[in-house]
Amino acid sequence: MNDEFVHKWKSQVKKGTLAFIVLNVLQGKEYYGYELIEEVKQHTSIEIAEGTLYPLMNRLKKESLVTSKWVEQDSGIPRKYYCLTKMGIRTLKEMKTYWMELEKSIKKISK
Amino acid sequence: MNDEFVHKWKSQVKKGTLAFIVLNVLQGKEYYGYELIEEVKQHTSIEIAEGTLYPLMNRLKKESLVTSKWVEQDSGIPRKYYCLTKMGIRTLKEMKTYWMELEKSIKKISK
DNA sequence: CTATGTACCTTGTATAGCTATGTATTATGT
DNA sequence: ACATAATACATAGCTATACAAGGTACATAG
Repeated sequence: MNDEFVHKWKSQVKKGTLAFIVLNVLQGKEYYGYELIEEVKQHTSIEIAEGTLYPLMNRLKKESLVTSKWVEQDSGIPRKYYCLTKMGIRTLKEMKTYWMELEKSIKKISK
Repeated sequence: MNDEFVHKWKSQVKKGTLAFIVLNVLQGKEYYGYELIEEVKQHTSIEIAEGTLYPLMNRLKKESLVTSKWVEQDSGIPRKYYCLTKMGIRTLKEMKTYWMELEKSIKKISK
């Protein structure tokens, strides 16, 4: 019935959320782009399109929240690994605060 | 320091989230636009700009998730009250399912 | 009679996700 | 040997939406 609406809505919800998710994942260790997508897909129900992730990582880099480095492989295409900066960690902390408030707010109005 | 980034991020997170919030609030009873904004502001930490709400309500109406009716006041400007439709209720249910999964996913990757 | 609060609305701008497309390498299947 | 899939990066164009800024109109308080 209103599948179309719900589908578009989910895409809208991802705006902003994906940056938060990516920064959260990078907290633990460094990841390269393709790996990040796989990691998130397997451990959660969230799918990040490639055309979403790469521009997103460039934005995070421009904002100095992550750094990146190319790592050559013994065989195959080199990988670009991303690493949280100190500013990235600080920013993530602020985002977590907001997210928790948002969660709480929605619980409050939805009950 | 990266206040600017966090500020913009919060605005992005609201995309989609606000539709969810509004539908949730309308579950309980009918509200008119201005009242909706006040209701959400007082009971949560979320601010909805007027320039956001009115176009949003029109979208929800076009999608048949809400209906609206003008109610004359004894004095002052008439109010436009919004009411959830059956489709709105069904759609909200789907949105809640997705939201809870999203919450769970983020908890999982952020620990 | 001016300012504030209520109550509606629209236009323009910036942002970000998605589809489609492209490049290149390696592994797998027939 | 050749096609297909999987890995791994990237970009362009489309679309949707939040927000600032502006506008209209009525009522009340100072």
